[in-house]
Amino acid sequence: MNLYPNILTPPMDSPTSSMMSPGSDSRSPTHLFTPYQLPNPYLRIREPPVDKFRFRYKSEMSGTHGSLNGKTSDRSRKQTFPSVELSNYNQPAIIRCSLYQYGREDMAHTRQLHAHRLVKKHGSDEIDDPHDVSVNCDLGYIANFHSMGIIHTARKYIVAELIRKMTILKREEIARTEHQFRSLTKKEELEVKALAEKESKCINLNVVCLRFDAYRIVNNIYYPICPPIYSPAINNLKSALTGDLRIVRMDHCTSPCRGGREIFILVEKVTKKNIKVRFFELDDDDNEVWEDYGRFSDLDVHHQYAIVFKTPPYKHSEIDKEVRVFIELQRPSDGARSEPKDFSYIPSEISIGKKRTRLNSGDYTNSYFSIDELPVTLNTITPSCNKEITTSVHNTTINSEDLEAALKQNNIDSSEFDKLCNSLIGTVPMRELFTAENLTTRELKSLVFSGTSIKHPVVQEDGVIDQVKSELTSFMKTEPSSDRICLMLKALIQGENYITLNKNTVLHLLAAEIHTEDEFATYLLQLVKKFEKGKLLNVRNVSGQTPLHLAVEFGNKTFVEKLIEVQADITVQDKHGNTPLHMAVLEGVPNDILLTLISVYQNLNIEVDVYNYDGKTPLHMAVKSNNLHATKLLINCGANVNAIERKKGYTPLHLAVLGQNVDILNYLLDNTEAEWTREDFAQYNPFKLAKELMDCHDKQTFETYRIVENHLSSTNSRCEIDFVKKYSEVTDFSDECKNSLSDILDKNDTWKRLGKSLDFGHILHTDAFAAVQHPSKSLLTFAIVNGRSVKEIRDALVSLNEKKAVEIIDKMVMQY
DNA sequence: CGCAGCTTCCC
DNA sequence: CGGGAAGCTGC
Repeated sequence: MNLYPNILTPPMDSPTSSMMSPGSDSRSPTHLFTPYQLPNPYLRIREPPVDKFRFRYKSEMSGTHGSLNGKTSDRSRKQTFPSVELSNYNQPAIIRCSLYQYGREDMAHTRQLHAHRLVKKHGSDEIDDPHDVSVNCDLGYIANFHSMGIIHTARKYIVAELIRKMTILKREEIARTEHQFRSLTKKEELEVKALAEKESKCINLNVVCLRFDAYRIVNNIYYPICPPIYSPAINNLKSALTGDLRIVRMDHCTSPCRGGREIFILVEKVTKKNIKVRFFELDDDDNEVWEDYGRFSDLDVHHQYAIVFKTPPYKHSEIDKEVRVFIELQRPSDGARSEPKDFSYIPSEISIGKKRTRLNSGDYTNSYFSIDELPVTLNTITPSCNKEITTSVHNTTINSEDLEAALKQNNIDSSEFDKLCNSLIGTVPMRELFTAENLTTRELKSLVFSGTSIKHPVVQEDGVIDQVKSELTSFMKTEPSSDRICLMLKALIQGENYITLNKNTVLHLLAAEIHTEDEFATYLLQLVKKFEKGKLLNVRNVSGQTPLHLAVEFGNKTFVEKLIEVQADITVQDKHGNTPLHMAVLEGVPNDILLTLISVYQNLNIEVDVYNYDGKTPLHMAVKSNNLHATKLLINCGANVNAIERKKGYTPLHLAVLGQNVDILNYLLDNTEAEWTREDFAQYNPFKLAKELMDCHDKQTFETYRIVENHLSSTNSRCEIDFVKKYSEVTDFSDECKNSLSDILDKNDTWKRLGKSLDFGHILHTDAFAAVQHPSKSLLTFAIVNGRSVKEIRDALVSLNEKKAVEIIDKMVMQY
């Protein structure tokens, strides 16, 4: 069997694999120096550098500015650094890290020096690249490059910097070929200078990469052991050419499917000639099935921070339901993209018109009624009783006996329905029903919605309800067949003469009434349910609202219940994408209406997190309207407490902070899984938002901030407790941990300082420690045996400021 | 001059 | 430290 299955070639996923073709690099006379018959040595990146980093100018380098971390570095727990490993080699060597220009992967061997400086902090001084790290059998063949920063060389110094770097390399090259050290000749200097000047013209100052070399040193001369390898690109975080693309905010998150909607988006720094707004759609398997671009010109990009564009048309010019797509920024120069945001295409028209057209031209109109002539057309239903009905049609004040008779006569076979009719007739005198004061809908509306700004269609004809009532009553007296009832219902609900200007049907009008017409409403709804299978219950008005929307909006609890009882569709979205549930959480709507709706959601197991066209779920709206009760109900019903609102990426917590809704804020923080770490599109978490909004003179904002902060600190202290608890469970170091610690503590007699700190000063001089190869390992074992806890040893290292060692121990404990 | 990009400065 | 912005420079 092959003992080195993966060693001859580095893993294929390694970004450096293209460098490894054997013998491809004539500059590395590997064969001359290979001491044993080992497979070819090679370098491998264990941890690439982060791909985005802020390059600092020299003038910015005073004080500490974070170092170039490894890609998997985590701010809070584990900091990592760029790291490489030399394999198939067993002699002392050095691994070098220097700064190079980034270029195409397949052209890596042609990459040139970069004019920026890779500086490493060592105490107070900065050391320029190249950085050499010694490796050997004892130390292992891994080199970590920490505390490095990238200094952005100012334009005017670029040539000088290149010359400086090139000269160093040239001298090493001379030593290698001539086996002696000497300065450059005048001619060589000129060559270097010419090269530097040529290079300086085409360097991309906002992208660099790290190059790693492995050398063996003979008589101070560096001989490459293997071909160099390069890290992936490191982009300058501060540049508009390479910086993060981000959509921070948008004023709309939907567009009609025909496109052309003007949208303003705020973005992180972009350059006008180098930015696109891309829309795309993914299918269920994440395959892209459509894309198009927002339409705008240079003039529409405002100061690098805002773009005004028109949406492209969706691939279909007509859609019958919302289509979810994504919107993102795209930078042509390097293909970079922003994080995509949710966006929706919505049908261009409310489909009510379509339905009615079909009905009007369809079966019943031609064969039975002519819509134009209604209500007169009723006459044609039963030619035999034309006269009778006609008279009652024009007389809207039917007496209760008429209705009573109609109700009695209708031959509905469902016993339940009969029961309903009987109870209706039995419990409420019909006389009362009809002689009751004729409250107008307008009066009722003002009664219920005094002071609220909810917009709703104004009913144009108060008489419609009465009219329908009388039509229906008379009609039912004729003992019509089921078919005919069905047609009659269609006519009364969708016929043009019974629809107001805003396309409200009689059901909409009933929804807007309160406490009047209860019995008639029940009767009508049951008829529709029974004979029409409920289809007419969900007819939409000009705003796309169903009767249920209106009943909810008007706080008409009984009608909501009636509609639900006859199984009206509660998922219909109006033209703003609002479901009745969205309306139910608004201020002024009685809580029990919401409760009624929610119980339906629960029974039918329907998703409550529906987004309206404003990009909000009912929960967002509940929080926004400071409705604690609704917030609780929705969350209990399974609403996602961390759902993101689509225009600015706010979670319910953000919204609570923003509205200073203290009760909701407390509730979300204390009783739900709402996460304060969630960031909005502008990368503000709710805490940061609260801090930003805080004004010491404003009690409200201050209180809001205090709540979030208190919650945070109590969570943190809880973390601290967890931390201590975790430590109490770990009684010894793992071998792996000991090895890592020994790499650090064996050096510079650090282990001695640790020993002293642990009160073992008296025995530090004995051979027990000093004579062994890894004194710190012995010390650690000794310390544990002598009753020191892992935590005590860790804390001792904290006081010695051995951050790396502390980190290693923390990591071990956390993984325990 | 005005805009963008570059550099420095500041908290 | 990261973010913001002022001031400078070249087009």
